[in-house]
Amino acid sequence: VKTETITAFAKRFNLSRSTLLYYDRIGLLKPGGKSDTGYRLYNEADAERMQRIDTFRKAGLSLKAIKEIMATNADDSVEVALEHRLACLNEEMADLKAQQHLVVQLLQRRGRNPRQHGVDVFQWVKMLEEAGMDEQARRRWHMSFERDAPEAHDQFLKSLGLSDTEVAEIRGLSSGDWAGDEPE
Amino acid sequence: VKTETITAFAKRFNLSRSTLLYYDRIGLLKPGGKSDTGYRLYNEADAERMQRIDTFRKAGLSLKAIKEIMATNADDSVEVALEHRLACLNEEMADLKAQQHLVVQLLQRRGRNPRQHGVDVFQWVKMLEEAGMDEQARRRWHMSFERDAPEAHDQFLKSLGLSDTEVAEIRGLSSGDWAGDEPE
DNA sequence: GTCACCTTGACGTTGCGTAATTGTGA
DNA sequence: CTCACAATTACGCAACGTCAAGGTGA
Repeated sequence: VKTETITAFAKRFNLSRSTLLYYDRIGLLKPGGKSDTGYRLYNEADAERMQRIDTFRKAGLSLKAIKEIMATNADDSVEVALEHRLACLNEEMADLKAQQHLVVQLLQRRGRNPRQHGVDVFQWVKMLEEAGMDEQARRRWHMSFERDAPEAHDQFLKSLGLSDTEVAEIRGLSSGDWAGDEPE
Repeated sequence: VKTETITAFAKRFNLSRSTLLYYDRIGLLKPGGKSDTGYRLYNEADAERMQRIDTFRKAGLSLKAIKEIMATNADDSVEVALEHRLACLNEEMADLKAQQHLVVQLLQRRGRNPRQHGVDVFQWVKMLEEAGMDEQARRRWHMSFERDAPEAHDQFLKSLGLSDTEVAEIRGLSSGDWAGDEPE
């Protein structure tokens, strides 16, 4: 049987070692076995259990609640469907959280550069890229910004010093590249 | 000037008294004034500050981070636009969280009724209603369930004992009322 | 023997909730 | 006088992070 030590297992699920130690302590996820020297060894069954735990965690359930669910559950098709649905919701939430994170980053940077009152488009794009946003992500950002809060979007773009026509383009009232690529 | 005591103020923002006490202690939101007997008195300026705090909190920021942002921020139009955007994102998140909550409730109830293996539509609808879901909400639920995970949706509905035609109707491949109202 | 890994504690952190004890005001 | 409010102080909680003091193995 294939087994992993705690740190390797943690990395697979993007968790920290101490998190797994904690889960072991509270009895949420005990490793399948231990080496003769006391090292925790996690197997594939543990991985599956961990996967489900992860889903529930992302849904905001407490560890205690998760423990209870996992204890009483014989997984028939209803559970499977619901858990699938839950996983989808979690993905959508992750998307939104990423956007939130971005907005917050922008606000924080503004706070830390109080003297820089007039920022231009290029600086903003640079900041967005540093924050891990590529062009496609920027397009999506503008689309949902426009959908949710068109006038705030307009105000925001104008505050960057863009002309009315440029603003209109970005807001989707026209088409074509913007953001400094092929300014033609 | 209009002022409120702590509990009244807390209710307006759906917070607990102790939360406000805590915010005062850490210097995040000090009341505008105090009565001669030491009662905290909150005014409209406090309310506006609280509103912003709430927005940032819903975005998942730590109280410390919020404090820093609010300290350095002179609010020009960029901040206003970004904060507006943030508020929108928070609303969307709240929607998704409500859905998550629902799914979780359903899973938990299943866990607590392990003997009830075959549940029918009526029981489900009853459970959904107990969870605070009206018919309109149920429609929305099915629409997004179908959009995100059509085959899980199908599986789920069939597991409730619905016929293929009924399933098709609910999934939007047809139209009309379902869920037991006016069964013809 | 070195070094990166593992072990079990114990204590620190955040954002409050709760309980105890006491003062205020209609 | 009573009763719902206010105050402060203090301890408790989840879900970890972190640090200490030591074993393990390539």
